Order: sequence, then structure tokens, then C-alpha cells
Amino acid sequence: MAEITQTQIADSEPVAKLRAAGLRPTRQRIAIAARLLCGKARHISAEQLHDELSAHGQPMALATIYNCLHQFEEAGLLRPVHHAGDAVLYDTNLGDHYHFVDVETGTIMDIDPGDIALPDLLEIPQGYEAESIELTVRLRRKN
Amino acid sequence: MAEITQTQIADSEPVAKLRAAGLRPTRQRIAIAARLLCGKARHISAEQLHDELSAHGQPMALATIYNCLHQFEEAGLLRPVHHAGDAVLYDTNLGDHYHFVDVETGTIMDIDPGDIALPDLLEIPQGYEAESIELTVRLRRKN
DNA sequence: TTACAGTTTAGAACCATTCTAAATTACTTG
DNA sequence: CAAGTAATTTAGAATGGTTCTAAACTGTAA
Repeated sequence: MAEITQTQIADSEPVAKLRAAGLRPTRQRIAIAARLLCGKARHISAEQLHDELSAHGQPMALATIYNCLHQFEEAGLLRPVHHAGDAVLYDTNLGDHYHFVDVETGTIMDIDPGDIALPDLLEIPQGYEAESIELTVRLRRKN
Repeated sequence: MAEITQTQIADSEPVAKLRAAGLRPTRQRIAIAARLLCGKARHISAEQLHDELSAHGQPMALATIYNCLHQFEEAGLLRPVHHAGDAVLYDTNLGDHYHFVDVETGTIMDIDPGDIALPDLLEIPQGYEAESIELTVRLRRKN
């Protein structure tokens, strides 16, 4: 059984990311960061994350999940996706891209921006700046 | 005092639109159609519409508003906008366009599609068809 | 004019999210 | 290392948009 020392935890990738974002590395935030910020990209809701953490022996209050997701968003570590059903999803892919949503299953797929340079095409009104651009295409299965 | 005959009501624009959409012209649906489908384009929430109708002597259950908005949407008479705050807004402008949202006030402004031919630019995955495309740009006031 | 399917209604229920105030914890300082 | 303090977490209640329910009502076809 490999041991995990305090130093190893302190130097771990999740902790480093939290510190870099100016967030205290609490047990809860580390668990969430490890799951969302240190693996492959995904789209997840607060509820899903809550279940997933519980299933992996890291239960925490749902309110904490919401708090952390908001803090991560504020820190630019996550990006919210609003078009896709009742709950807000958090996207760990921060690169320029958009979304396909299967209206029946709720499944989200990334759209590579390719030639669509939206930020350039849009004329932002005087005195404003774009905080975010969300492009979502709802898909329905043919026949 | 000008009188309104049954025939005038039956032939009115709202009633015609409802019939064309295959919806029974009930008192409630006529009132909503008159307000949303026969004037200038707007973005409105169920709650706002409910208040507006009450203020104009046409009160009806909030559930009816939701029912009608859904039916109108289904019939292609309205288009929902999801990115803009807590409540869904219904857009009476059915033409190709997108939205700016002032994140502080919630105000919505239309974006003329101009050169952005999204439907052409997007490659829809095999076996699917695009049900809708929502592009929303969240704006924040500069300084 | 009747009858029936479609519609409306009040109010309860639902569910994602936020709030509250008390308990706990990470970090600083002595 | 110990204590103090501010930040964080927590359970549970509250909120708010939306949907559900089952009973009353209404448009329309016969």
C-alpha cells in the first residue's frame, strides 16, 4: 500500500491549481479540483458531481458543491453552460468552442470552432464588453 | 362607443393566427396572441405576460400562460430564449437572429445575423437535424 | 341543444439553486 | 506548538420558476 505524505498532498496538481487561483485548498475543494481540473474535459452538473463524489467516498454538502463551482467559475477554471436542460452544466474545457445538445438525452458534444470566429464576427455595442459567448445547437434525431 | 360583433372577433388577426396554427381560439389564447403575435417584436417571460394581461383586465391563471406559451412554441409562433437569466423568455421575432444580454439588467437586444450564416457554418452530426440554434453574447458594461 | 373533447383553473408539488446561522477548519502569529 | 481569527463547510429551510393535478368550464360538432 503506497503511502501519501502531507507533502505529496500539498504539492499535488489540484492543490497547485487552487493556490494559483487564490483559493484555499480545503479538503472539499481539492476533491472537486482533482475530479474536474485534472482529468479529461467534461460537462457536469452540481447534482452529478455531488453523486460522483459521494460514490467515491468524498461526500460533502450540496451547498458546498454550488459554492465551489461558483468560485471555480469566478476564477476562470470552469465555464457554465446554460442551454442544456434545467440544470446548469460546468464545462472544464476552457478553449474556444460551442455545443451540440441532444434534446432527447441531454447529451452535450463540443463543437470545434473551426472557421467560426464568433468573437471577430460580432460587433459589440458601444460601452460594453463581451463577458461570454454561448452558442448551442439543439439536435433532434432524424426519423 | 364602437361595438365589437362576434363576427369581428371571429375574423380578427389573433383568431386567424390561432386557427392557422391549429389552436382553438379560446378567450385566453386570443388575448395572448393579440399581445404577442400581432404587434412589434418583443422578449417576454411568463410572469411578465401574466402581469401585463392582469393589468389590462385580462387576468388568467399562470398555468394557462405556461400552457399557451408552450403551445405557441410548438406551433412555431414563438421561440424560447434560454440564456438570459433565471426565467425563459419568449421571442416573437422568428427571423434569423441572435441575442445580446446585459448581464446586469437582463435586457435583451437582437443581433442581426449579418454575415454570420451559422446554419451554413455548422456541420450537423450524422443522423441528426438542428432543431434550434441559440447564440447569446453576455455583455458587461465597461468600467 | 346536447355532449364530449379540449381547455382553464387554483393550489399543491417539484426541483435547481440560494440562504442562514451555527459548527468546523486552514492558516497566521506568538 | 497553541491559540486566535477569518474563511469555509454544513444541514436544513427558503426561494422562485415551472409543472402537475383533478375538478370546473367552454368551444365545437352533431
